[in-house]
Formats: sequence, C-alpha cells, structure tokens
Amino acid sequence: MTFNQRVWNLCKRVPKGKVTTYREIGRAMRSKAYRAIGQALRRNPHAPKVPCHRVVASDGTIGGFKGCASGKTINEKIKLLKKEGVIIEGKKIKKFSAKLHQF
DNA sequence: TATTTGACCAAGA
DNA sequence: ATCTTGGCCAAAT
Repeated sequence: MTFNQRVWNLCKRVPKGKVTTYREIGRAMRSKAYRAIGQALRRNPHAPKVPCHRVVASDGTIGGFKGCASGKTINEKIKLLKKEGVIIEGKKIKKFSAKLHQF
C-alpha cells in the first residue's frame, strides 16, 4: 500500500455532502505530508473514482483544483458540491466546520 | 542518486 | 484582512 493509495482510499471514504481537508487526511494517516497529498490528488489517476473535489484547504477555501487532470474547472466542481449540499460563499465554504468530515 | 516541484499549513509582518 | 516565509513530505524528473 503506497502513500498515494492511502490518500485515495481516504478520499473515497468522505460521504456525499461533506468535505475533508488535506490536513485531516494527513492526520488520519499520521503524516504531515500535506503537500504530498496534494500531489497525489493532482495526478488523480482514478479520475471519477476518487471524489477529489471533496478535499479542500484547511482554512475553508477550495484550494488549487484549477486545471485538474480531468480538465474540469473549479467552478463546475463548486456547483457539484453545492448540489451535494456544500454551500460555497465567494471563496470559502459556508459552515465549513459543520461539513467537515472526520475520520 | 540528487534535485525540483507542488491541489499545503502555520506563523509573522 | 492580505501577503510573505519557511518548513514539510512523497513523487516525478
């Protein structure tokens, strides 16, 4: 089980309508490799299988996502998140701590 | 093997 | 509140 595989597995665990952060994932696997986690998702070898749009930055902003491997822009993902129940206000998630999924 | 590269984060200024 | 800085770690080059 590589580092990346653990990251993807954790992403899949996030239920619909909730989000998690790079930090939480790092905490779940007892690692501080926040950046490496971002790298893993950026590549996202399992595009639709892993709901990478549910992973956000620790301050409630969406983070990078721009120019995803799947080609989708962040705005489309925001829409998708909204559909799932996550409201995004400007640049940040509304009621962020409430939507935050914990492992 | 060594260096570079980030979808990050916390703390300062 | 916004911007910069330094640290962090795995994967890609």
